[in-house]
Amino acid sequence: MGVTIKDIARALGVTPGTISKALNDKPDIGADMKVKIRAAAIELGYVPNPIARRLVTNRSNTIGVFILDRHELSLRENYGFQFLDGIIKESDLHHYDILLFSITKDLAYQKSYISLCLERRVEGAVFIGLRSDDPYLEDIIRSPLPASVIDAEARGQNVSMVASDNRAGAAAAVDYLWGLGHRRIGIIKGSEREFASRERYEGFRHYLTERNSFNEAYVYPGDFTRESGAAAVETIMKSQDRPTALFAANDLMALGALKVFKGKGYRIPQDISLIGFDNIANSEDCDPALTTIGQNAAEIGKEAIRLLLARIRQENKGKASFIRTELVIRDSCAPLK
Amino acid sequence: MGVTIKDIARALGVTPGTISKALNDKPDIGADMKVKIRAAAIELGYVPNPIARRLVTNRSNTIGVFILDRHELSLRENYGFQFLDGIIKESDLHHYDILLFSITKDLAYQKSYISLCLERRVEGAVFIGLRSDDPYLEDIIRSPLPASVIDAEARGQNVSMVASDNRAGAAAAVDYLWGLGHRRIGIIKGSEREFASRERYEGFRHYLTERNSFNEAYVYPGDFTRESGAAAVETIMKSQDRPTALFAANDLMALGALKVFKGKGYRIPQDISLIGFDNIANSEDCDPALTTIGQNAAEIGKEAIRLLLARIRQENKGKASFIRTELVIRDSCAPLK
DNA sequence: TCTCCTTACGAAATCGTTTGCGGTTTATCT
DNA sequence: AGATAAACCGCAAACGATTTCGTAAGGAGA
Repeated sequence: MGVTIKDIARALGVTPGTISKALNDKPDIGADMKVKIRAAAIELGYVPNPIARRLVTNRSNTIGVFILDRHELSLRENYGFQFLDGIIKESDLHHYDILLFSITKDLAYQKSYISLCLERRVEGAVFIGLRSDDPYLEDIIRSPLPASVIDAEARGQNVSMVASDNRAGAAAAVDYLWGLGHRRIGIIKGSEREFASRERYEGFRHYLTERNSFNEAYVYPGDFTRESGAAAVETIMKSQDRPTALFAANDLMALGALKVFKGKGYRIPQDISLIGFDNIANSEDCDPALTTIGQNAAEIGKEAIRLLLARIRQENKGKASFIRTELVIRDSCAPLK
Repeated sequence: MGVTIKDIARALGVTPGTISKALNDKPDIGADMKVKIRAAAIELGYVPNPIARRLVTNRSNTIGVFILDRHELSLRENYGFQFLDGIIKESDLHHYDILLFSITKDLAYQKSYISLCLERRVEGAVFIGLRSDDPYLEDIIRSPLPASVIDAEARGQNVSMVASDNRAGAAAAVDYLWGLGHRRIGIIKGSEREFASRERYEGFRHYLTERNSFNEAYVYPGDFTRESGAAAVETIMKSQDRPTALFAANDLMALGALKVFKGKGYRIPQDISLIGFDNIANSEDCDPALTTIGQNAAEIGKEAIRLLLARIRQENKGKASFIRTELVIRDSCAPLK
């Protein structure tokens, strides 16, 4: 079971080396011999053994994908699967295999991700869901292994980072509000520890500052959870001189805020406009449907692979790449009356 | 770069074979020699090369996971990622690696999934998103390669199927409605071609038939899309003697239905109770929040791996396993007045 | 003391490919 | 025509582990 290169060699009366070269289209095999060998290969049902090839070439043609879930990140509400989709497709294009790792805190890995990579002999790694306080982050940055980090900050010789253009996205969100006539625009921030959160805030702040409309009083703390979105609304309600529009740094907080607003009899968007960020599934069916900034997750995954492969081929250093976002307009924002 | 078994052998003045046996804890190596070798191994920073091992043992210790997306199935609304999560964790437990394949129709694979498996030398495969009309379904069933199919019907010597207990889940949904006093209960069916759809219908029908309350007039066709859910409502509205409660065979249709109901000024659950199936993310934030049947997707993934590994070890034949569902009560159902 | 068995390790083949080198044959140039 | 250069293919050594078989040393039993 399993016809090898030797079987073909025997059948044709040539040596295994010749078969290998012919099948790999090396220059030092005659054209007619090549066709003969290829014919025999499919005739015999030959399927190459990647294991053997990898052993001798010392290249695994495999990249490791880490899905980190150390912090109970809800799998339902993030982009994991879409990242993965882009990753797979792009890898496939370049004939790389994907080896999947999932690290959860209950698995309590002792080993650094990098040593897992070394064991499996992957040529590079991409990280999804990495947090800035991950104990192995430094490992990744300093390691000689090429890596791509998705949606987190990580800079180094061998590590590239890919994320949405959070600044531009946030600016687009505010700009949409601005275009509707809003001038008193608030923000529910995410945690300072999250890269995406900082960037979104920066995009927001910069846009309004340039227009002399940034008001410190309108920035409300949050941490990307529903609860913090809800809590922000409570403080907003208490204040006088409320903002007329609100940018939540992610959809989850927007959803939390929305619920409280509705519970208090506030109408969205008549009484206040609300815009989110992420375009998670949930934002589609809430009432009113949430206007938000959509990320192109599949594209992020693809770009992560592109940068990684380039690094593997020594064509670049670690880079940062930011992917366009998209304004998706639904029903939670209205023109200022 | 890369210390091998030979390096340890040289350092200790023994042969590579001895090192291998000691590291694998074979019986024919002396105890003291073993500790010496193990010490040297970590001393030198030895990390075994799985490629070489696989070549000689002829076992890849890898299972292939196929994510099929030939039919534009929305990645956002299904359980893909949670399946995957269970799959990875269970595989990890048994020290199997996961090789990921993604088949989309635009990639237009010519090769059968099985030949991809043969090429990569995986020991088994699990399929997510397989449809009954997949051109390679027969291939999978007849192939000697052990396989697990998630959420689809596939029976054979070497293939196991794992899905939610759709019948029991549907029955639980109706039972909940029944317990609220409803007797005129309708269903928006899914497509006859989908296994889950048939099972859910069967569970529904059986429950009501046993109580002499099944009414053919209350079954409305659908195909698991929002649109079909919306369309069903249109016909419901036209009829007299409407059902007082409605079971949508999946959440997407329930969401479609919900929207139309609300658009027509119908109040849920005051005017009609609505229950879905799947507990997708979207069902959480719609208004009213959708009562539904939740699937334990991670558990399905794990079970798929368990059955697969057992089959690989020749411990079972192809089996079918159905995982418990869970009623998640939210706000879209009310007692019959 | 001699034989037999056990224990512990070495020797060597093997897994399926790849690849540099060397040697023939055939075509090309002066 | 002679020499040089391609073109083409065989040879054999790798790659890093595993595993079977063989054998030397040592202990037990008679």
